[in-house]
Amino acid sequence: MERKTKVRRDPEKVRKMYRLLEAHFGDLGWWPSETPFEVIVGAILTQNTAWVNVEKAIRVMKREGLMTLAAITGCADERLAAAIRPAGYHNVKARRLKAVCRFLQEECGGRLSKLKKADTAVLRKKFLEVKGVGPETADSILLYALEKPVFVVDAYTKRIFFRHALADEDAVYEDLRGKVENVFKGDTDRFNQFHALIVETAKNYCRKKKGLCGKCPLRRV
DNA sequence: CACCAGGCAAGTA
DNA sequence: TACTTGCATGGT
Repeated sequence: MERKTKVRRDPEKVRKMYRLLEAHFGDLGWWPSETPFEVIVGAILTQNTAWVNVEKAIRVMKREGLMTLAAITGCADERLAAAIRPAGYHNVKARRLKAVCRFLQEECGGRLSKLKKADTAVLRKKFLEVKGVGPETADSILLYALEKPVFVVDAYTKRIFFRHALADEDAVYEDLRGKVENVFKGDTDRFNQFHALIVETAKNYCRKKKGLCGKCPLRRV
């Protein structure tokens, strides 16, 4: 009974969080990349890795002429790994980049505009079959590279939602994804902004060490 | 100098 | 199914 009342108010709470964060940060214009292909590369490189290190790896890849599908698939594992070294896990991520590129090649001949027309749920399943693409990476690609209406859940989302009593401690990826997608049904721009706002909030106010919650835009939610 | 970062796969019980 | 471990560099 107590619980049911709370759950009914959750969507309202989520909308409020969105309003407060957008008022505080404005339009963040994610994903920070020049092309959809670069978004996909970044989505792999940022796995459990600080974005600042991903930027270094991306700069090296561009300098070495490796920021294309053909260059990545045609390049030796060791060379690709060396280029992305600053992003950490370089050996596994080199394999993962190649796996995604192989998938893109066979799925649409590397023409991402063609992928945008595919059914979202079907495409999501296919991405998840690629080794190295889990739920968050798949949804990041769908949303930020292909403009599909899905919400990206990450460690920050879980932390913030738990702290604001919008999720149990053991909530799973799909629980949170469904929760947000039901609030902003089909609204790609909202999903885009909201995930970006959450990451920005966590980086500035909810990082494990920093005790800045007193200044967090969400402090009175 | 520990701890953490826009995860995921593979192995074990 | 539910846990655990390996992967690795660089910032704070």
